[in-house]
Amino acid sequence: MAIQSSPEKMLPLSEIYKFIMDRFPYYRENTQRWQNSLRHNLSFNDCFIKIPRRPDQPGKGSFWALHPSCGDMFENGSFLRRRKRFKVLKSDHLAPSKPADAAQYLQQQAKLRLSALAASGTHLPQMPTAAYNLGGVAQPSGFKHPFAIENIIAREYKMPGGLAFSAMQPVPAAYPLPNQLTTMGSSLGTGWPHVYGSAGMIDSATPISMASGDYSAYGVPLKPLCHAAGQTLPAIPVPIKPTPAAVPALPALPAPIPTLLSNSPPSLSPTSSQTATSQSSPATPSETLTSPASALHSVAVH
DNA sequence: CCATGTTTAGCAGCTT
DNA sequence: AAGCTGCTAAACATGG
Repeated sequence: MAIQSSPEKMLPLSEIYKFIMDRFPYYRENTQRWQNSLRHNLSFNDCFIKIPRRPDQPGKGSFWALHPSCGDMFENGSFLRRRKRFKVLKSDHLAPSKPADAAQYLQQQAKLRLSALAASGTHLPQMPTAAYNLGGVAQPSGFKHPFAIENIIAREYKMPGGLAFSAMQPVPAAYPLPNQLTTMGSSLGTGWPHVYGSAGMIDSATPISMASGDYSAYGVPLKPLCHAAGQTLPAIPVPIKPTPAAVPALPALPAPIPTLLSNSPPSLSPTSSQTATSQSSPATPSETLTSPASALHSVAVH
C-alpha cells in the first residue's frame, strides 16, 4: 500500500513505517515487532526490490519498490493474501530485473507520469513524500468501492449486507481506488501495470464501471476487482480471522483498528473474505487489537 | 550508535 | 497429512 501510494512508486523504509503508523494507529505501538517483520518481508520477498538512492538523495537505506512482475500476485485485489508466491523468474524479460535498471525504469515512468499529469492539467502532488494524501483528498470519481481504503477506515462502515461496524480513526486515505489504476500501465506496455497503472487516472476520466451485480450480498466482488484489462488493481487490508483476545494496544480508541494488510479482525474490514463468506460474527474490540500479524505480505520460506 | 538489511527458525492457520 | 503462507523473534552484517 505504501509503495503503491507513493508518487514514484518507491519509498524508503522510514517512509513505509510512517505510512503505516499514520494510517493505522495499531502500529504506533510495538514498533519493534512489526518493523522487524516489515524489514524481513521486504528483503525476503522477491516482490519487493531495492532501488539504490541517487547521489542527490542522500540518506540511509535504499528505496523499496514493487517488482515489475508482481502485479498479478494478489487475489481479488486483496492485499491480505497472495494468489501465489511471487518468485522472480529468470525468463522474466518484460521488466527490469536489476535494481539499477528498475530504478531507471521507475524514474523514467515517474517522469512520464508527471509530464502526462502536467499536460492534462491534473493537480500534481504538492509534496512528493507526502503524496499519500494524509490530509485527505477527495477521489476524483464518485465511485466508492466497498473495499476502498477510505471505506474501510471510515469510522462507520455499513456492509452492503447491512452489517455495520465501527472502524478506526477517521484517517483520511487516498489509497488509489480501482478507477485510478486502470489502463495506462498496460498501454505503456510496461509489464508493471499495477505499479504504473495509477498513471491511468491522468487521462482516464472514466472510472471502471462496477455494476452492483458484481458484488455479492456481503460486498465481495463476484468478479475479480483487480483484473480489469488483465491487471491488478489496488487492494485493501483484509482480515482473515479474528485473533485471540488481548489487551487493547490503544484503549482510548473508540473502535477496532484495522491492521494494515492482513489479520485484521473481521469486524474491521468489509473486505474480509471470511466476512464475506463464512465469518458472520464480528470480533470484539479486544480481538481487534491483538494480532499485529499482518501487513507485510511476507513470504516465509521454510 | 542506530537504522537498515539479510537470513534462519519456529509456530499457527489455511489450503490442497 | 503435507505443504504453503504469514508473522514474529533473533542473530548478524552493513553503512550513515
